[in-house]
Amino acid sequence: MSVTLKDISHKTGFSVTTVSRALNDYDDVAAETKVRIKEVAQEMGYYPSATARQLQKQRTDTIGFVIPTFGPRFSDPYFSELLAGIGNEASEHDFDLLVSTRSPDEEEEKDAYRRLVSSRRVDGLLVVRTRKDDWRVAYLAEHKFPFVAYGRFDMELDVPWLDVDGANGMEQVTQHLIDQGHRQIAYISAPENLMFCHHRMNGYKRALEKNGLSYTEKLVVSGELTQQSGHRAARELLNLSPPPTAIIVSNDLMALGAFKAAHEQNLVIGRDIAITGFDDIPLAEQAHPPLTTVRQPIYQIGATICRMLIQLVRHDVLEERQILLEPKLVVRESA
Amino acid sequence: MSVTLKDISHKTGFSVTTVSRALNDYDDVAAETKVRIKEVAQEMGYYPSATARQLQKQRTDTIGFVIPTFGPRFSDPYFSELLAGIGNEASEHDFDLLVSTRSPDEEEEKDAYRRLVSSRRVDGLLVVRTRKDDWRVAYLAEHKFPFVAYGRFDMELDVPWLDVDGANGMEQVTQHLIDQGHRQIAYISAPENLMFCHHRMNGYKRALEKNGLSYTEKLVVSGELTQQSGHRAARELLNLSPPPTAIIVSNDLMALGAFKAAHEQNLVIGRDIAITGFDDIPLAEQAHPPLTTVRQPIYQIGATICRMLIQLVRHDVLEERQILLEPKLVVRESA
DNA sequence: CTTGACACCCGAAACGTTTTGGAGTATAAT
DNA sequence: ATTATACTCCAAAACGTTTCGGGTGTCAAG
Repeated sequence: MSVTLKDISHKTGFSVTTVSRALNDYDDVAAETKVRIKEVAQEMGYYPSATARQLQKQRTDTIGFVIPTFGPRFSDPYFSELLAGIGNEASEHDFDLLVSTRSPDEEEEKDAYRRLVSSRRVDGLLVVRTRKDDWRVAYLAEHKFPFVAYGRFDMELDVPWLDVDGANGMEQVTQHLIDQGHRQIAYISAPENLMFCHHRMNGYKRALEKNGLSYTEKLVVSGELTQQSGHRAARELLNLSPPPTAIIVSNDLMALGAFKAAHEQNLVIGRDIAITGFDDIPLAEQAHPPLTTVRQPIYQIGATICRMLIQLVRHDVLEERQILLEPKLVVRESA
Repeated sequence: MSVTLKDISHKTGFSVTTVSRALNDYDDVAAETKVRIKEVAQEMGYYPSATARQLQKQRTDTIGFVIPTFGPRFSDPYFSELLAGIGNEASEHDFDLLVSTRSPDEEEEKDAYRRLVSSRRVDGLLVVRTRKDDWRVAYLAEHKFPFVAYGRFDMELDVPWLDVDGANGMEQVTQHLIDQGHRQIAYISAPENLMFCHHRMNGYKRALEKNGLSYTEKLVVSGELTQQSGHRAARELLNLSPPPTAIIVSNDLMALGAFKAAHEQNLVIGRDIAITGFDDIPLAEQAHPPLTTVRQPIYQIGATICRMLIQLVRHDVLEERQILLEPKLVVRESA
């Protein structure tokens, strides 16, 4: 089918060994024969077989990424940006990227991890959106499989991770609202089992406390991170009496859903009601009105965790094994 | 390092051959020894090496997908939904998915294709958003590399593709606006070099013509498919005098950008100005007001092209080699 | 007793690389 | 003339599977 070292060997009369070494620029092959071999390789259209190389080298130069998808209409701009960051960084280092899309916490997801790990199809894995008691990190750590996590976790483990300080971010945004005079500040939280849910929530609570405001159960509802559930949650909050004057939402997508709920009640966002998000996806800036939010540099984060992982599998030294980024409040017109 | 057939062979006393055949349920190995071997394999934690298998079988059970990304803040919900469709279908058939993210038409993108093809790292490729004189399809066709295209192309080639009938979709939406009494109908087009740009544009023109309306150059501007460029383009259109009463936008993301432009001029969308999109991403329904658009079943399309490709590389018969889907107008409140 | 059929097993080759550990041949140094 | 020293080259093994083409032993039929 396609051209192999053996073919070049036949054509040139040199052994397979020499051909291989010539093409890899070993210095124990004569300059002249190097040239000759490279010529022939070129003209025959030789390209090494990735598989054969992988088998021999016992590494794949590939990293894996299992994307947690929610339902069949999964469409989260957050993930495409993260993916772009990861993908571009990977190709920078001549690594390939294997992705699976699985619903979180289903048996299927476990299968995906098991398969990737046991079949040694990838050299390392990226784990995103860490969860409480995350079996993924437990599993990978137990099998000593190289991975980097985006998000912290609730076990004692010396594995590399990167996270954004959600508590700090939420505290900033809450403080901002308080400074603007808001007192009835509602909160749309994330699924309980996600680690970042708690961090962010804590930031919210901390700001309330620092300002002598009390935490009110009723003002807190939980959503599934999608626009729809943000819409639902916000509607619920707006039907309270008295309704909150501000709603802090734990991601941008839900915040945009909350926009819809406010619009439906003919509230002018930024005047009648303040709404804030978290992430700063590109849509946030383009929303109407532009969304006040907390900026995570998603693309950069993707690139960074990818780089960390590659360093890890290459046994390079990691500059930093654990990174906690401080997010930045981006004040726009919605609050 | 990890357990191989040889290890099991040593432990059980059977040859590597027999172990392999036992694990693969060949019927020329005694039921009893099968059980024994499987037991041992289980307890030793054996899992076949993907690489070794690939080398021997001369196939990777992997398909490739190069995502055209635009700039560092690439975040298109359209692609995450497509990816979910592709990914889930692939895993359904026990295929892996290798993705690269590259800016379209740059040398890097070519490298990615060349690498994937020549190194035989994947069995087939998915090509999306076909372009005029698309070197990707030319290249793959020339090298007889299996692929399926999402979108048609301007060369005579008998390769499998799937497309949505953009002309029809645009005709529907244009007709809808005309039926509502609009006469000044502007159009925000897509980049010239994309195939779908022309199809959709043709639908627009066709509807105008059928209704005796003339095509006006001034009413047509072009955008880059992002929200920002939709915003820019719409602003331009709204500054015309007289401004159009309706704007047809060639994808949803830009339509949402157009929303912003309308809002800025304090126009009530759906009353003062009609705006329509194309794609029906989940955001469309959640926008304010909900966006009238043309529905492409993106997730389904991802799944379908993936299935077609897998059938292709497996040399199964394709039920249909070319599929043209008729999109459906989804009337909501923005028009 | 021979022959065939069947059930079970295995060695060797193959997939396409890289790596290991020399071998052979000039050239330079002694 | 001998030894050392580069400089080139290569055969064989290895990576972990699957597949090809048998081999052996048992049992029933002729």
